[in-house]
Amino acid sequence: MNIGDVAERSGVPAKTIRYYEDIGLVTPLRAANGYRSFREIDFRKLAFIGRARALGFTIEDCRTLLALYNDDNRESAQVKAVAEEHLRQIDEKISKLMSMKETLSSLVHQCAGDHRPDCPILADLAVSD
Amino acid sequence: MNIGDVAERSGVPAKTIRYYEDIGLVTPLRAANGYRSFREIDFRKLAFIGRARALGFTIEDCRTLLALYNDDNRESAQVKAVAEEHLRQIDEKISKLMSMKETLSSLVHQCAGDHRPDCPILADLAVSD
DNA sequence: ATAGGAGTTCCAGTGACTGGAAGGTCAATA
DNA sequence: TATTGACCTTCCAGTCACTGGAACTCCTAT
Repeated sequence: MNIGDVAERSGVPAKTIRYYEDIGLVTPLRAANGYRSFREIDFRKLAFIGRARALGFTIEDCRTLLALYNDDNRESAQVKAVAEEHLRQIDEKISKLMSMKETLSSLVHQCAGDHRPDCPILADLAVSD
Repeated sequence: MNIGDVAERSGVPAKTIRYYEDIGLVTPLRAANGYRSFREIDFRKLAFIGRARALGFTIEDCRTLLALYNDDNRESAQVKAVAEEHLRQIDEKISKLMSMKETLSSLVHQCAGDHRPDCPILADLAVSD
């Protein structure tokens, strides 16, 4: 498979796949003409990474998860630990965003949004305690 | 005020303040010894930016909001539009994170997390449709 | 005189791509 | 056979908003 095929099949953009090769995440073969030549296993790896990334795992997490996937002696506890840590970080991000959202939407509701200059949003930002 | 004072008062790290000067967000004066010399107005600007950043506004948003703040002819509708657009983006991020969280936490619950290698998390990531 | 805690500039790195330029390769068509 | 156009290659730069560190100067107190 050329990079275009594997990009389409895996949903990972060609440009991203080249980047993944750069950082050593995938190592496709090379054809005589210099084109990258992807085996089925490369495709599966990319699809795996694509799904992990879609769940928000970092590239380093992907490395870890791939290593665990290929490790016959892994313990599911190791995988679970990675996932749980990631979940914690997701929760953190969510609560930060929710608190921003609350503050901001309350300000937005207070703002008339008309032609006059008076604006509680700006007023709030300008408060120098 | 030197940079350290204004950093402490505004809560914006000195390093970040220098960066803000680089990109033209603040323009403190300079003392004879080359030190940055912050006026009260510089401090207030930095505090404004700090609060806007804490609400997740981008640097470009901060520029816009500062311009509006200093514009006597602004209409609150302009400010509200910026805030509402930002709010939309926050909502988008939240729902992305929530959907990740749901998928991931369901997988985590299915995973025994013991010494055995069988792991539904890895199994899910490895599915090649 | 010296020590330390400020401040200064400049360069490089972060994460995970993404865009674009300049060029080589391949398959199909005129 | 020439050419078009789609695909591939490498390399460099940019994104966003900082952050770390090195090498240096400056100020204040002892």
